[in-house]
Amino acid sequence: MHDHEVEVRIASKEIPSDERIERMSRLYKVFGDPTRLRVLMLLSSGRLCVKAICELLEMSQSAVSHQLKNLKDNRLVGCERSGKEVFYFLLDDHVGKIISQGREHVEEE
Amino acid sequence: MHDHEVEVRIASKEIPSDERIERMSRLYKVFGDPTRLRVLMLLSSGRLCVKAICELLEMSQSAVSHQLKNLKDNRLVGCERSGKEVFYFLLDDHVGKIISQGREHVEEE
DNA sequence: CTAATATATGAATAAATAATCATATGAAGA
DNA sequence: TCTTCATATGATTATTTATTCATATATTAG
Repeated sequence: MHDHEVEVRIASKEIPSDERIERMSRLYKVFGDPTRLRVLMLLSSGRLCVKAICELLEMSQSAVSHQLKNLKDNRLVGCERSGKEVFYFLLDDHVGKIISQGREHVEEE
Repeated sequence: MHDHEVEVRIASKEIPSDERIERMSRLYKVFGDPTRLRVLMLLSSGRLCVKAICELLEMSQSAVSHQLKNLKDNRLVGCERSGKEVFYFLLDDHVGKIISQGREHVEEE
């Protein structure tokens, strides 16, 4: 028996299921794009309509809408129509926490 | 003046610099791949050599080494040679925290 | 109803990326 | 030295993905 086999057994106790890993990495992937991250940060200060987000990020309406769809599909944001506008808002409390953790990490360097 | 312009000013207070956003999203992107996430989880239980990681993940040595390089380039893991083997270990305290936050989010569904 | 404004969305494209294959490097033992 | 085991790495390929463009849908004003 070799050293690494011992360690394999020790480590393997803690590995989450494939499906859970899939979900987690999908979540992180959402945060892994600068545009989506910026959107999430904007929305952490309050709800915004699409046009406002476009102006703040200086990005095309189409690009922003596509990313908002991604965020919505991943259940990180919700939206509500009000007249011609559609307002987006954060859905999950963890979003803010995850962002601050990442921010801390980045500060450290 | 329209509603969204008001909200723009409110929200824009909190937007981090482009460079910081870039860094943060790059960090999340690392977590956004199932293989890398698995590796990080394994290493959170202790240091492992490459071969052990390959066996635990049932993945080719090449694929694992490429991802380890990614993790090392992003300063999330360090490594140390010991004879023929190279042992990898987590570098950053935040890694564990970020993972548990993501795990919590996923549990909720 | 028509025009104007806000948003959504499908198709196309360019860029990023994860795995594989082949091969190189490095250490240890015969 | 020659071989073997462990790891690293460049090139290639298939897939994913972010943006753009064109267009569709929805709401309100006139």
